[in-house]
Amino acid sequence: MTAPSRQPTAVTSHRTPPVHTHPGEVPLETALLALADPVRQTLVRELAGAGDWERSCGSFDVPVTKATLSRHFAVLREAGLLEQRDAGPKRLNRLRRAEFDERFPGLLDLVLRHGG
Amino acid sequence: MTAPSRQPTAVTSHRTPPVHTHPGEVPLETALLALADPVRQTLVRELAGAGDWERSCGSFDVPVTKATLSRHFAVLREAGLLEQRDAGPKRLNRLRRAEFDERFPGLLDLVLRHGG
DNA sequence: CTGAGTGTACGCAGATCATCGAACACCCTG
DNA sequence: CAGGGTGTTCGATGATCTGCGTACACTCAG
Repeated sequence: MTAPSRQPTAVTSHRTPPVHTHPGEVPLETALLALADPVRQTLVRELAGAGDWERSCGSFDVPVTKATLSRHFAVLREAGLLEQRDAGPKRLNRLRRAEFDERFPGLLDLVLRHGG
Repeated sequence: MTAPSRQPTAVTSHRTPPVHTHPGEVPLETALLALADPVRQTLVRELAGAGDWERSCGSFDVPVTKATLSRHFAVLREAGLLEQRDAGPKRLNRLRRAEFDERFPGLLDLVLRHGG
């Protein structure tokens, strides 16, 4: 049967579920580097000001193209700061506040306070 | 003999007193970037484990040459983390713990705890 | 003065990072 | 199926950072 013939496209799709890293496994260096970038700081602050799963990736006001934005989200995921979930064509976001805070107490608050 | 004739050498000397930045004027981004580097983390931890003005620049156990080490110290100074004072041929160091802590509460402790 | 010890400045190589445009995959609606 | 909307990946570019060797300035001890 040759089967459903869903030819492997050799290209990772948008629908590949996002790869997450738990804050508990994140090195301090990774966390600091992730939070040092101004664009990512903005993302984190806007995330903190909204409820879980409220904001989609394209809903953030940052002066970069969507390609760059996508990279920033990946960095935040790898730093254990962000959780993402697919909802239709959109990808919804949640700040992993409690989990990250347990791992690096005070760090997230520091970023939220400065420049807020 | 016409004077000692100390010709201006046009090259900044070692003895130029170190340029310091007060923690109160340091942007969060600068602080995070300074503390993200593994070598600088080691320096900060060793500094924290010693008394003020106890350690000279060359007394740190890090796997870099002294030229690179000198650069790292400059970064720490610009981040408001380090104060330096000349004592004879040596340059003594002090971690600006209280001042930095007032500006970024908890950040330094985070670095000292992780990997200590 | 000479020499050893200490630390900085400069210039270069290599690595990493942020950014972009373009191409692509996916979802939903019509 | 066609098309608009959403988000990812790829490749290239420019900037920044770390690292090193070298040269140099300074201090102190002989």
